[in-house]
Amino acid sequence: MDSSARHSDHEAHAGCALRSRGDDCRFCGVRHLSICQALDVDELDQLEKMASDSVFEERAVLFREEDQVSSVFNITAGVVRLIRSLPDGRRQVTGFALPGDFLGISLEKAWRFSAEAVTPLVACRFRRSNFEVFCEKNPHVMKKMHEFASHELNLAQDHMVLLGRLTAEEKIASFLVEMRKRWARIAGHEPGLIRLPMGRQDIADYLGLTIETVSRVINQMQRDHKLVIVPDGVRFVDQNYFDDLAL
Amino acid sequence: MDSSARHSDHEAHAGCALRSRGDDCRFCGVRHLSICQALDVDELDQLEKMASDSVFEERAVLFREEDQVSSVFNITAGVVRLIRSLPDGRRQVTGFALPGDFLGISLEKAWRFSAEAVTPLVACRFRRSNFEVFCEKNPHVMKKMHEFASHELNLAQDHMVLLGRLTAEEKIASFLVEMRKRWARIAGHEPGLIRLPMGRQDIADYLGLTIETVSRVINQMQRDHKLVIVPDGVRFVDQNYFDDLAL
DNA sequence: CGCCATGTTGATTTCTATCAAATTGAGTGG
DNA sequence: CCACTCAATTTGATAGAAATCAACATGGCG
Repeated sequence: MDSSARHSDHEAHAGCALRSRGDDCRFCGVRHLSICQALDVDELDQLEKMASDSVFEERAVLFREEDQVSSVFNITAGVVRLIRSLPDGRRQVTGFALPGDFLGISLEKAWRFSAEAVTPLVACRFRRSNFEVFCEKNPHVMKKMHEFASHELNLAQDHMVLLGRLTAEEKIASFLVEMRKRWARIAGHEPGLIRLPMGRQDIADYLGLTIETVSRVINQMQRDHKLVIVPDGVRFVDQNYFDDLAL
Repeated sequence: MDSSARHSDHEAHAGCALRSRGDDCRFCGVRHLSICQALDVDELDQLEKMASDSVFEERAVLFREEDQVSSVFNITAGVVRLIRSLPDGRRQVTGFALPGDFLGISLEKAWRFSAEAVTPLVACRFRRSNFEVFCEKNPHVMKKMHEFASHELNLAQDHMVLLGRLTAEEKIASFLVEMRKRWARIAGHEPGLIRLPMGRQDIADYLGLTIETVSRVINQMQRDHKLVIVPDGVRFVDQNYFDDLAL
C-alpha cells in the first residue's frame, strides 16, 4: 500500500529490524512467526492477492472496541497495544501485539478491544470477508487459526494468574521476562537489550498497577543492581533474580 | 457408562436439573448449549459412538496441569473449577465450567490447568485422539471449536479487566451477575436464586481476593439489603445496584 | 531556550491482606 | 434425637502493599 513502509527509518522506530511484507509474501520477515507459516506456496499466492501493506503512525488507532471487523491484520513491524476500557476511564491493556502477531483471530463481527499503535507500525491487512472465505476453504488454515487462538487462551490464563495473584515486583519481573522471550523469538536470539517501546502507563495498565508503582519498582530494581534502565528499554544484570520471581 | 448418572439425587447435588447425555445424544439436556449444537444427525451418531458418560464425586480431580490430554469432556451436570497453581501454593481459579461447557478446546498435548469437581459431576467423555480425528474430518466442527475458543478468549479478556481494574465490591458484583447470566442460559430463564455451588475460597481465587474479603463484602451487601444469602447461593434484592457495579 | 508530555520521587491514605478467634452447620456416632 | 467433630464461614483487630495526592525532574522538539 505505502512503499515507505519498507524504509529503514520506520523499522528503526518500530524497534524491530524485520522487513515488511513488501510485495511478496515469500520474502516476508515475519512469515515464520505468523499464521502464514502454515501455508504452502499456492496458498501464499492466494493470500498475497488479498493482502495490502498498511502503515500507521505512533498513536494511530487501528480499530476501536465495538467497531465492525472489516479488516484483520498481521503485524509486520512495530508494536500495538490492545485495550479494554471501562466507562469511567479505567483501562486494562489485555496484551501487546508484536511482529508476527495476528489481530482478528476470533472471526466475530465486532472487535472486543481497541488497538493502538505504540510505535510506527507496518501491518499486512486483509479484508475480513475475503480472509474468512480463505479460512473456510483451507481446513489447515482454519486449524492454524485455532492453534493461534488456543495459544492466546493459554497466555490469557497466564495473565490472569499474574493479575490475580502476583505482587507488584513479581508482575514487573514477569513482564520483563515475557518481553525478553518474545523479542528473542522475533530476533532469533536472546537480546542484550529488552526493548520496551510502550510507556510506563501502558505497562501499568497491562499489569493492573499504577504508573507510580511501575516506576518505583523498576527504579528500585536498578538501585538493587538487578537491571539497568537504558533508552527504550532495560538490560538485565541479575538474570537469576528475574527467573526466580517470574511466573 | 454409569447409569446412576441419571438419578435425580445426583442432579440435585449438581445444582442443575438437566439430564445427562444417557445413551442417546439426541435427548441430551445440554446439547443446545454445547459443541454438539453444531452437529447434524449423522455427525451426532458418529460422536455418540466415541462418547462415554463419566461420573465424578465432589472434589474429584478430572485432570491436573501438565497431564497428557487423553480425554476431553463435555460437562453434562455439575460444576468444575479450573485452577492454575503457583509453586508456593497460591492459586488462580481461571474459570468455572458449567453444564454445556467443553474442556479440551485447545487440542494441545498437555493440560495447562487442573480441573476439579466442585459438585458431583456428570461429563460426556471422548478419547482425545478420536475427537481430534473427528474435528479434522468435519470442518464445521472445527469451526465451531474455533468459535468456542474465541468466545473463551473474550471471557478471559473480560476477566483480565475484572482482575486488574475492579475493586473488591465490583468484583463480587460482577461475579454474581455473571453467575446469574450463566445459570439463566442453562435454565432458559432468569432464576430467582443465584446458585453458588463453589465455596468462598474458590470465589476468592477466581476474583483475586482472600476468603475473608469475599465473606466480608457479601455479608456487607446483605446488611445493606442488596441481596440475601440463602443456602447454596444468594438472591438479589436490589438488582440495579448489581447492574451498575458489574463490569 | 522553554514547552509539554512522560517519568520519577516523596508523603500520606486506603483498601485489602493477614493474623486471630468465634460461629455456623453438615455429617457422625452414641 | 442430641452431643460431638471438623470444615467452612464469619467477624474483629492490625499490618502492609499499593494507590492516591502532590511536586519535581527529564527530555524530546518546536
